[in-house]
Amino acid sequence: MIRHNPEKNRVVAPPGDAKDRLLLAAGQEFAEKGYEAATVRDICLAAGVNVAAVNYYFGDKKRLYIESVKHAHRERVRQVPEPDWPAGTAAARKLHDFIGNMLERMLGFGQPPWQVRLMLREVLQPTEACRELVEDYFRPHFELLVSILGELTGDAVDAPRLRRIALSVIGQCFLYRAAGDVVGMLVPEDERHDLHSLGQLTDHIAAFTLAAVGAGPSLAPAASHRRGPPAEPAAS
Amino acid sequence: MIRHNPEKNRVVAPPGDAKDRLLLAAGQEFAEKGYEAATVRDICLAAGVNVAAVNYYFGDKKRLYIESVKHAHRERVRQVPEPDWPAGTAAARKLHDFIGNMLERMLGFGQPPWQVRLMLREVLQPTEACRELVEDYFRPHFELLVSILGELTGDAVDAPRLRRIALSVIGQCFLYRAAGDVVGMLVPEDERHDLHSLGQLTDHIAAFTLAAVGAGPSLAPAASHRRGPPAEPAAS
DNA sequence: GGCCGTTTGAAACGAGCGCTTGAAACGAAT
DNA sequence: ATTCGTTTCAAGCGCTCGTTTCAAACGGCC
Repeated sequence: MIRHNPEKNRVVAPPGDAKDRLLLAAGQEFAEKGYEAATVRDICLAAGVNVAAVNYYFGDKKRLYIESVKHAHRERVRQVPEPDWPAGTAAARKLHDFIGNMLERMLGFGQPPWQVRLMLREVLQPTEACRELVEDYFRPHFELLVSILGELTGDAVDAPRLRRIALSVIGQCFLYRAAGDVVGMLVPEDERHDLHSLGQLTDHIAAFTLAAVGAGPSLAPAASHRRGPPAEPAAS
Repeated sequence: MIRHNPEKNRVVAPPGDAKDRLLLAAGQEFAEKGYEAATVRDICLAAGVNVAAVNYYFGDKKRLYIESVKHAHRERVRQVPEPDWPAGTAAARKLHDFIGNMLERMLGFGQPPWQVRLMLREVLQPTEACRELVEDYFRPHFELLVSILGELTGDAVDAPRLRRIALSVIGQCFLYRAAGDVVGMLVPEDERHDLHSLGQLTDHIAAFTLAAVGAGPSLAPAASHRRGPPAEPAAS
């Protein structure tokens, strides 16, 4: 229905239908500036379409926003599939890979980061599009992490505590995505590169978590031998 | 200089100078809606002052924003002082208290949460006011946490790794502040209350961290006795 | 009282916003 | 060739925004 003679397109016109270009440009603009600050004029300029196209295809700005979030979400799912291990893979290895995968998805090295930024906005201040995002995208990964942790602890830990441990893992990764700038200000200049290196970050968080659940060596080599009274467990 | 006859105040006029009322109302509005979405008209309406007062006292909207962030920050420092322990307090107890203190500051039970929300916005998307916030407010707490962790590990861990561990602690707390809504969606209904209870959250994060650095029991009671080969340490 | 610097007030300015409009341009069917 | 539904366009509508303006009201001082 669309697709005129390609050599007669008036504008610079990136590839794709006007609707797709609109979704793409909207996602980038909304991710960069937020819903309020982004303007439909700028979005349409970037997409190479007329402002009326927003009203034509989506009705209004709000529905354009919701659709662009869903679109970015679907794209991200397609780009970064869940890891898949051969049967019999050690749980510790799975955890390490999972953390690396999650960090790569969050910090998004190699991929355009605007999709994650868009989702981050939904996480921090949920709108209508958030519930769908959680059910379709976050929950499967969360459940996978919980199952890995269950396997790791030999099913000796009950589900609520497993979920809390999973949230501890996610929190460690999430900090670098959400507060990366502040984290960068808190560490000395020369550590900054290592801190944001995917490999070293993965190793640290995996080691920290494995040690916490008793499936790996403690992070304090000298401290592990003074295992008498656990230094007063600090009851609440 | 200000202070007319108090019984002649024309508007509802909450207590304080017009400038202070403006700072307070601006902080609340900016925290709630963000810089772009908040309007000077609404702020002035809430403060009970004329719109011209913004230009008179602060010049423009941007400077009003920066001053309101600094103001909120100063207020918060006054409200929640750093914990102070008697000499000889066990490091594990200090860590537990520190985490509880940080969670209380972040989740802000009992205090109006808008100040934290305002600072959170700066963390997630830093503006000019952010650097001051980090140096005056975050860094002292961060350094304190690092020193506690150093004490806890008996100085057997080098500074860069200590900093990474500190960030792991902060990340665990930060998740509940920044992504509390999504966290609530991921856990079953009946766990939600426990999950956001300050005491249980503090206990979990403290126990998780103590176990990770080898200063406390593992979180997986049954797993700690099968301490032979650590289930393949998942080399990178 | 008369004056002065400071503070408050109502009104309006220009700019930019989201959204609408009516017509033109197009491919496909007749 | 004409018609039709679909898609694109420039222009402008009404509105709200941040900011400015100018005059009135005030306390302190001579």
